[in-house]
Amino acid sequence: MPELPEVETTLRGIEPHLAGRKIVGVVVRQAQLRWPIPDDLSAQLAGREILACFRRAKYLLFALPNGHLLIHLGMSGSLRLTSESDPGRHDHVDIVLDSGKILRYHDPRRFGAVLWLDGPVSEHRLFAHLGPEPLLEDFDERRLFVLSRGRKTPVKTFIMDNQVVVGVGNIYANEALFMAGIKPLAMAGGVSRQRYARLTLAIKQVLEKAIAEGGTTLKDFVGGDGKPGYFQQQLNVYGRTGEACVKCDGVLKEVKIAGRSSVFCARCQR
DNA sequence: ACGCGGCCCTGGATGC
DNA sequence: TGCATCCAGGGCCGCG
Repeated sequence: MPELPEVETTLRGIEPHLAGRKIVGVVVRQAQLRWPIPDDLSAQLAGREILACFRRAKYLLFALPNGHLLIHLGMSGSLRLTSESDPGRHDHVDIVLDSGKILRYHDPRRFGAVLWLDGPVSEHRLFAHLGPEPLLEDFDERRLFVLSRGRKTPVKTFIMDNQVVVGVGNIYANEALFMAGIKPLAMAGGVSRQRYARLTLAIKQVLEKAIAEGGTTLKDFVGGDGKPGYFQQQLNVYGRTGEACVKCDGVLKEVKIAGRSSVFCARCQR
């Protein structure tokens, strides 16, 4: 379910309840996620204090004295704090805190991950090749321009490449390209530096706005505090195939690019 | 090196 | 109502 704004919303919702708390127990009901949950997870976590919570790309990381707990929400995952001891269907993992609250991982499709990292996060294989965070200054149009030269891949696929920039998922790739007036199928290597400047700004703006709104409401997305996000109503193209373009009133088209739905206005995006 | 398609999995929507 | 088919927010991996 989650794109970067949903992950960030989740982090902000749960962080105040986790930092400084001690983990008193771990319950794994289903270990078969994208990768198996390691057997020693409980031994690594139990009795340890959560020193800090942070995010890198769409990975949530929880710093403990002896390493990091990593959680990825995949396509359908969510994390919430609860006081109810009875788990529901697809509630795969509980992390029980000394406050009496439970951090509960729920993931119907099980594309997510719960892992234990021993060493430095940045050296882990999942992190070693990640591009910059889209909301930080080291993500700029120069990077998009330079890395795209000679690339024939569609610009939409290019900005969804985690080695180029992290955290741009399908929804916001569509939205950012619409905002920037760039056709998703345009060859990445043929997009001008000036247009990459527009696209860079659009990516930052669409993500910042979504975070400010508390994440997109998709299916049953809820933040860590259980409140739904409210961004869905503000999507200009994603999920609006066949409807009218908000800028020119033309009919929005849909194509598949690398297997992902891509919605655009053929008149506004070139 | 690059670009693409497959695949991991469940469930909701759609259609016959 | 029931069953089959398709589709979904991610991202690693292997193939050509």
